[in-house]
Amino acid sequence: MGVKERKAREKELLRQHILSAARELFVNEGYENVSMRKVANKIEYSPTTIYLYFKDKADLLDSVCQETLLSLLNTLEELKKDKSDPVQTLKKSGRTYVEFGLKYPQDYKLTFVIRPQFQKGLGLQEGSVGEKVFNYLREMVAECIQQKVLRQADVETTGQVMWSAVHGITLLLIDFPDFPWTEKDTLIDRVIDTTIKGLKA
Amino acid sequence: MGVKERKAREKELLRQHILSAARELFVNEGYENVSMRKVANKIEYSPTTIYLYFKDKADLLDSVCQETLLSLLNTLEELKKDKSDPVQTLKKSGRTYVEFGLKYPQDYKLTFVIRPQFQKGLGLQEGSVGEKVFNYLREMVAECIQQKVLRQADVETTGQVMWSAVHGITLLLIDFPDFPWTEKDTLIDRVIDTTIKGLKA
DNA sequence: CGATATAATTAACATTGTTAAGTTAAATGA
DNA sequence: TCATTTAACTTAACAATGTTAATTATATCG
Repeated sequence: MGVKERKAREKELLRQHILSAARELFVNEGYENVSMRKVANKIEYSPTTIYLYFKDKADLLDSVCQETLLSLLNTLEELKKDKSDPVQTLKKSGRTYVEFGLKYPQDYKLTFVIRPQFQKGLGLQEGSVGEKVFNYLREMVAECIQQKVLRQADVETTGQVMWSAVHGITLLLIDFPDFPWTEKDTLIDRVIDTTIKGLKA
Repeated sequence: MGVKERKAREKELLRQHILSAARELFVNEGYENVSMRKVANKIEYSPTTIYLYFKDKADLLDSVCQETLLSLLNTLEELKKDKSDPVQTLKKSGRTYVEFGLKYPQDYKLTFVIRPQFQKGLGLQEGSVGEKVFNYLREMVAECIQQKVLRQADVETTGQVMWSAVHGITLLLIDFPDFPWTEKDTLIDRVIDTTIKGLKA
């Protein structure tokens, strides 16, 4: 009697299908330029079908962002394996964070800027993926402080300074693509290096 | 023959009226939740009248943001008068920038986050207020470099690193009010001090 | 087959930004 | 003073949006 299971599997499949279609459109055309009808057209279903799988457009976006954040977390976790040079790992983490934001600019903005505006308090909740990402940063920073390469200061504050730096440069590069930035990669490195240098003992 | 002048004055008056109605609605309800009809209702004109004064909704937003930028610029220009200690002035400028953002969080987000999303291709244009704000930062930084208290590096890059830092902490504090930040004022100072220390010679 | 549950669709609603056409009022020139 | 030009504003309409309610198709089970 695996009919129920098969149906559940099929349902999950379509859910994923919708999700990946939505992601592609959001990333390429921007959230506000993507209509539910566009998503529906892409998967060749009627618009209302989406509502059988997601509460509304915001929920659809939410699910897309969760996925992307999870992928960010996984990417970062990879770096943690290398325990040779904690400062180098912290730097690499910063770069990875920024690059992630630039790779999925829409997702990044929606997750870290737009969503908090409408879901007050739900920004970084207990057990949320977002919290896990910050926990990762905490660990990295703590390691550096413990090895005395960073100033003996509050781990929290140090982590928040770090987050602030990468968040800032990421958003600026996303939002002002026509600003006369100095060479992008150099700038990102400079931001991270400057911050870490400023945090050093 | 002052009739033309009077009419121009009246026209400017209505423009300002629209502008302040739009700002109030944008700030209180969020840009995408404000329709042209809502703005029109507030000033008791027909929706299409707005289009006689502003090209479209994005242009309306743009004008609101121009005003915000001007007010930020004026606040900053005040600090420039004190020429005693350039690094101290740079620090103070950073603080003032962040405080401005926290004092008018919605206006700040509209200007530096929402507007770029809807007004594509606004590289800080020649003579724009936005350009003037960044020019202010340029001057501050250049002075510090010239006096050799900051590293002999590209003024542009240094300024951009500085901007990135204050922008980052401002937005984080606005968007995640429930995050367990360490004491706000301390954190802001730490961000600015860390950045400047990292930029020092 | 017929009944039932589930999946998907069609049609519709209220709003949205925006344009084109129409209307009113004021200023101008004889 | 009176017709005409010009400016300011409104009405009506369009296509597109997110979303809901009602309806039809489809597959499963007794």
